Amino acid sequence: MTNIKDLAKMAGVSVTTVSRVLNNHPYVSEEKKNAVLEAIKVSNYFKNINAVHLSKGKTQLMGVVLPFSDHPYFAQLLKGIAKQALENNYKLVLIQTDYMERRELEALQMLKQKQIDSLIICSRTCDLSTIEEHLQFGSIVLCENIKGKKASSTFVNQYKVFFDALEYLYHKGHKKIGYCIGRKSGANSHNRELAYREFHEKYSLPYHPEYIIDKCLYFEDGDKVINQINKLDKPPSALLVTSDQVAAGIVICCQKQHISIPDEMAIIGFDNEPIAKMMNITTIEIPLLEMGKNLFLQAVNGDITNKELSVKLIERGTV
Amino acid sequence: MTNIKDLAKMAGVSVTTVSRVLNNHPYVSEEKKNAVLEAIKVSNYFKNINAVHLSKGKTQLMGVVLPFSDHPYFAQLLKGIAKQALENNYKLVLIQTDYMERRELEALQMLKQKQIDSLIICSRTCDLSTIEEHLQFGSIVLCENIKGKKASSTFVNQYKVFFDALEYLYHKGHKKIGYCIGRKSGANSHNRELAYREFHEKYSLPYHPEYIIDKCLYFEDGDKVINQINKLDKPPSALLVTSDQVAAGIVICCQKQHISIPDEMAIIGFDNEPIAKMMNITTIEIPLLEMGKNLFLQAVNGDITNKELSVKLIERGTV
DNA sequence: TTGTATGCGTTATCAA
DNA sequence: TTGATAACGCATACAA
Repeated sequence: MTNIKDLAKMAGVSVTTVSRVLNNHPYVSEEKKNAVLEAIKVSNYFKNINAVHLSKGKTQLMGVVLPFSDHPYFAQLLKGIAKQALENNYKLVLIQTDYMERRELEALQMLKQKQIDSLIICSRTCDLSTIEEHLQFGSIVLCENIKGKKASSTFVNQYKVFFDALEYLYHKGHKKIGYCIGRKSGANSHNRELAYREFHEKYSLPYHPEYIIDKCLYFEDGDKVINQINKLDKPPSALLVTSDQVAAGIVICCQKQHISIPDEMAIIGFDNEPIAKMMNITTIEIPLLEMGKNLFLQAVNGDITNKELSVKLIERGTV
Repeated sequence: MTNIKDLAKMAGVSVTTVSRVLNNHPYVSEEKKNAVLEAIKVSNYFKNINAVHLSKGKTQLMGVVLPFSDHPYFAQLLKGIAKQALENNYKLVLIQTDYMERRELEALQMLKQKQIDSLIICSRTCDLSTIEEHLQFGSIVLCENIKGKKASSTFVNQYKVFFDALEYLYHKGHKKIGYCIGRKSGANSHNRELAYREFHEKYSLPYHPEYIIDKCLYFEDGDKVINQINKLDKPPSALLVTSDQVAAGIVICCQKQHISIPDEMAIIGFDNEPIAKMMNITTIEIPLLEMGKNLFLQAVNGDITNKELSVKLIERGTV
C-alpha cells in the first residue's frame, strides 16, 4: 500500500510536491507534476482518508440523528439532507435512535471525538442542555423552535399550524375534534397540545383528553385509532392526524367499517405525502425536502440561525 | 484539547500506560491506573477517533449503498442492517445513489480509501467486475444471487419466486398475467423476466410485452399502472406487483374506478408490508429485516458466503 | 518553485 | 509492569 513518501521517492520529488499535485495546489512545474502523476499511475496509489482526517481535524462527515428511517416523514427529511450533502461533498452517518437517549448521546460523542464535523438532530429525546454542552465540538442543528438558544434550527411553528387547523375545522362546523400524534413527549407535541388546549379555551369547548391518541406513526395504526374512537360515548367528528400515512390508514379503516368521510368523520393529515394526494386526503403540506436542505446548510455553515418554514393547507376530500 | 501525551504528563506515566488504561489493557498497576483516570477526569479528555482509525487501519464504519432510502423496501432493509450494526458497534454511512453509477463508484472509493471497513450494496447499477476489483480493499456484500463469484450475498431467488407466483395465478385460472417492476435493468429484474418468459413457454401462452409495466416504485404509481392497463385491448386479469406499496396504490385506484378485485383484476404484492395486511392484499413475504441482518453479518465477517432466503406466500383477498 | 521538518493523536513493538 | 520509540499517512509552516 504505497503512500506519498513512496510516490515522492519514485518521482524523485519531495512529499510536499506530491501532496501539492494530489490536492491541485499551485506552484509545481509541469515536469514534476507529470512525474508524480506517472508515479501515482504505476503504483496504483490512493489516499488514506483517515490520515487526511487526522491531519486536517475534519472528516466531511455529517451525522444525522433520527428515531426511525422507515417512516415517510423522516425518510423524506433524510432525502432532502442527502441531496444537499451530495452537492457539498459530504457523507452522511446515520444514527437511528428509536428514541433511545443512549444512542443520541452516542451521536454527540461522535462529534466530540471528531468522527463527524456536525450533527443534524431530526428528533430528540435528550435534554437541550446536553446538546448545548456539545456545541463546542461542532455545529448541531435541530428541527424545533429553539430561538434564543445557542444552536441552529429549521422548524415549523407547530403551535400555529395546529391552532389554524383546529380553527379551520371549527369553522367547518366541528366542535368535537381529536388528534393523533406519534409520541406525547417531544417539543413539537408539546406545542400541539398547547394549541389544542388554548383552542378549546378560546371557543369554550369541553376538553376531552380521550380525544388525543398517542403512538400513531404508521399506516396500520389507522385501525387502532378507529377502534379506540369506536369505544367512546361521544366520538369526535374530526381528527387532526400528524402523518398522512396514519390518515390514510384511518381512511381505509373507515371504508371497511362504512364510516362515511367526511360526513361522519373529517380528517386532516400532515405532510402532503403522495398517498394523501392519491387518496384525496385534505392535508397540511410540510416542505420536508426544503427542511432537509436547510438543516444541512445550517450544519455546514456554522453560524447560528433559526428558520421557520411555512406550511400550506391542501384542501381535498376528507373535510 | 488534551491528548494522551498531556495525560501522560499529568499522571506522571508514559503514553503507553495511558493508552493501556484507555483500552482496558492488562498490566497496569492500580496506582498508575487511578492516576491516569484522575487525569482523564480533570482534563475532560476524549479520544480523537481519527487518530485511532489511522493507527488501526479500521474505522468501524460500514457503507450502505441504496438507490433511495424513502422506499419501504430499502427502508426496511436498512432497518435490519442498522439494528445489527448497533449490536456490533458499527456505524453506518449512507450512500444514496438514485441508481447513478457515479455514486456507487464513490462508495467503492470510500472502501479503497479506508473510510469504511466494508460495504453493503443493496442494489446496483455498476458492473459486477468493478465491484470485484474492490474486494481487495474490504468485504462487499450484495443482495443478489452471485454464487460462484468472489463476493458474499444474501438474496431471494427471484426466478423461482416469480415462477411460483405465476403458476399460482395460473392455477387460479389466470391466463393473462402482467407484472410491475421498479426498474427493467438489474439482476433481479432480469431473473423475473426470464421466469416470465419461461412460464409463458411452459404453458404455451401468448407473450405480451405490454403486460410488463416499468418504473413502479411508489404508492402513487398505482394510478399509472391502471391507466396504462386501461389503454390495452386485452388487459391482463392478474398482476404481480413487486412492491406492496404499488399494489396498494393499484387497489385504491381500482376502487375509485370501480374495478372489482379480485374478480376483474387479481393482484399479488411483494414484501408483506403492513399496508398489505391492512388492505388485505395477497402478497409474497420477503424477510427484509433478516436479510439486512444477514448482510451486515456477512460484511463484518469477511469470509465469502451466499445465502438464499426463502419467501412465503400470504394468501389474502386480492387473488 | 521546491523541500525540510514537524504536527495530527493514537496504537504497536520491543526492550527493560 | 512500564516506557521509549516507531509506525500510521498526510498536510503545512517555514526556509531556501
